[in-house]
Amino acid sequence: MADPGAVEAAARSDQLTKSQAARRERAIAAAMELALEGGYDAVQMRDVAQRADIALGTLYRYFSGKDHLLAAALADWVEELERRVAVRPPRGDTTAEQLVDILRRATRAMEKEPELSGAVIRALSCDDPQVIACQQDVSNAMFRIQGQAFPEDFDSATRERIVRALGHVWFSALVGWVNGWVGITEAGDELASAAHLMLDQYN
Amino acid sequence: MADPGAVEAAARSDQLTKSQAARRERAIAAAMELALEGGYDAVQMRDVAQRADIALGTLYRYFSGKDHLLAAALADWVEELERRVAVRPPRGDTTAEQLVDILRRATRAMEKEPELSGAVIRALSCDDPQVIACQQDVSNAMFRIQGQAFPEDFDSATRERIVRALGHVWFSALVGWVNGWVGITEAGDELASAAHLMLDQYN
DNA sequence: CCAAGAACTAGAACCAGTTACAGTTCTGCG
DNA sequence: CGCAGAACTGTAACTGGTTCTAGTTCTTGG
Repeated sequence: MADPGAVEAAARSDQLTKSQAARRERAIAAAMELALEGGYDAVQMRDVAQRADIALGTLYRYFSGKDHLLAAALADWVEELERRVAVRPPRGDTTAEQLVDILRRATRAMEKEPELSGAVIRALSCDDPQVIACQQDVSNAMFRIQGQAFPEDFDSATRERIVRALGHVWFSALVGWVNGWVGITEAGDELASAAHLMLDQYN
Repeated sequence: MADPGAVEAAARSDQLTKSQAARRERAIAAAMELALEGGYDAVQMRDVAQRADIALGTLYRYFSGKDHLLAAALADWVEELERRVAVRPPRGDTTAEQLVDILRRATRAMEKEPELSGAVIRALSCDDPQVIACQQDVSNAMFRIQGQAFPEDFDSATRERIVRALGHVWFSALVGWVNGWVGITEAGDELASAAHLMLDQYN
């Protein structure tokens, strides 16, 4: 176990001791606190280590790098989000509207914290293998979240295609928002527009 | 004119002397050469400067940073691509197929140079204002390229919505590809799938 | 032609991510 | 208990993007 990021890998299979899990949590919490105020650039590894009361080298044993740390934070966040969205059924008369409702709800938390969102989304666009694993987690969570909006009898192959396409639009719109290409309103509108384009024909 | 990137801004309105335009070209060419072999990390500003026979400080007068340099390279590249795609009408019986044909053609060049594509796409996900301007250029070019696939009498509002949605899917699929989330084949398939989802209803 | 000022150059300096290392503490097992 | 090995700590070094500076060269209005 000498590879960087190895501990984080172990975290996926609950192989950590209590104190290790606590360290990991403190690191993620510290990163999110710093990102909350100053975004990506404000998350400095030395600061994270100090704030989490961890040695810098240890931080790198847990996460393969800054992007991995932030991506892990996003993965945690989205899983939390999934739990919260699941408790309330989506509003809306059509599948398209329900889907939009769900996606908007899932995105609301991000809208409230632009700096944090920008930081974690930016970290996601990176080819580090550990980051890709987090990206998969996020992607799977979004897949499950969207699945809740479809009626039981909806053709499952079509559903899968739609969900994947909307996942792309969601991600791209989010990137566009955090990088300032478009406002949050336009981003939401384009997501809704895409959902209607693909789903209104099934009403 | 003391701001970094000011010269690049001037380039947009052809305010450069011959030797300045040449410097800019050499810089972009050097960056592309380096990216071609080793991707994003291999593009080191000191190397670019040396290879382009420009002082490092001058490079920063032309481009606000590494990401801006690479984004400008992408913008040049896509405009070149647009010219090449425009000369030949799209193949395919339906609008969806023609659109897919066009998008695949536009993406083919990128498929051939994964390292370069990864580098420029990665540079695009960045909130530097100068980079955003390049992103707009790219986005507009993609918009025009896609427009060529629609028949004259297609409802223009719907067309706009579809093109925007497909632009998102295209970008996201590309990011997924360059970061290794999906293979190039899946990326192309998902783009085609989305095009059909939105367009087959209009046949 | 001749300043004055903008642009360019070479090189050092600065900063933050990352790595390396020597010493200390924890953990599990015989 | 006692030890071997892994994990952790603190700190220094390394790297590459970015900035700064002093000196030189181009450009241009008078």
